[in-house]
Amino acid sequence: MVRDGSAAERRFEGRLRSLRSAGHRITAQRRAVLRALAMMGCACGAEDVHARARRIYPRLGLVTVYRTLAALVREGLAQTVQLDDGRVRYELRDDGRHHHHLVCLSCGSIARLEACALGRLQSAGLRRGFRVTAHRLELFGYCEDCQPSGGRHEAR
Amino acid sequence: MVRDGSAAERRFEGRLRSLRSAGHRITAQRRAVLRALAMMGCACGAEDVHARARRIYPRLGLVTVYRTLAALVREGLAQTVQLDDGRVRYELRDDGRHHHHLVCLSCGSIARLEACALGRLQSAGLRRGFRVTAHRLELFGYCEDCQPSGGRHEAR
DNA sequence: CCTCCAAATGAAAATGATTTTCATTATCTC
DNA sequence: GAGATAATGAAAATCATTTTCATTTGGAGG
Repeated sequence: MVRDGSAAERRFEGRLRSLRSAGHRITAQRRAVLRALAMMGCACGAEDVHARARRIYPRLGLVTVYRTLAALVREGLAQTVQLDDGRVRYELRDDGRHHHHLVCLSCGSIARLEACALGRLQSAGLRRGFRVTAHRLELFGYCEDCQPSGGRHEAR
Repeated sequence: MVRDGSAAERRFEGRLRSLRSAGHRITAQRRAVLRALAMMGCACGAEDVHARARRIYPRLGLVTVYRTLAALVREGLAQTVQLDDGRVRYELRDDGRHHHHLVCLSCGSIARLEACALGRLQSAGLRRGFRVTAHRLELFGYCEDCQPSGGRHEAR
């Protein structure tokens, strides 16, 4: 599980190296958080990361998870996603691949949308003298499994 | 200030009527919150609304502001905006006019962007079997007054 | 106009996510 | 391997927001 040369493993090591070269020490806790985050299918909260990372390093504290996530974000290795419940979600950044989110209002799943067609809006920003350097887009609706017309919907 | 027939005043009365017909009582506190919100140039937090509404109704409590804002959102008269600081911002909805936000990373100002060119992305969502019913977009960058090249920038 | 009651209010306490403090532990440089 | 210093964990602190509960008040019905 640890010593294969898979792409995932190479990415993991790369992130560790980034952290180290940014002046951070590599600890078992940070490895666990990083691995947990990499295992997550989509953006999730600190509590979720904690639960999963604990399976790797059981005495891991929630505080350390918060600190590690903050460090990852600071170093550009992870990013946050804001939904409507007052909790911050985190996800690793794959290279610099920019993406948005499809948030299902029924089951709460968060899928990625790799396409980004915002050039037009960025120009609209420019037009008003505003220089856009970043943006965040979340799309809300119903995923394939939760289509109201599709059969199995779920009261929530 | 209260009895002119301006468009703003008509909108204010319309919102009161909406609240009333949704089964809410009209109180001095709610009037104050609604007026304060209408005076705000852009989305701002409950604390800000409270400060401004207090100038109209001084014994207004922050709790009431929260409750009133929640009611306004529930009735579709206001909406929330999520930025990166963990605080919810509120703004009145003008009719159903959909817009996004231009958040200045230097001075923190929040301007509106009326254009919405997201049809393309919505189709992208559809393509994956996801039915988009709503979306939220925030653009970050530098407003006209804060352009790094423009002269007066502000360390933050 | 008056009464009544559910809805609204405010103060204080509770909550829940996140951050800070501080004493202890452990990484990594030399 | 030793030492400086960053990282950790537990507990306490914060901060925005929500809940509780006793009191007040809007507005429907008389």
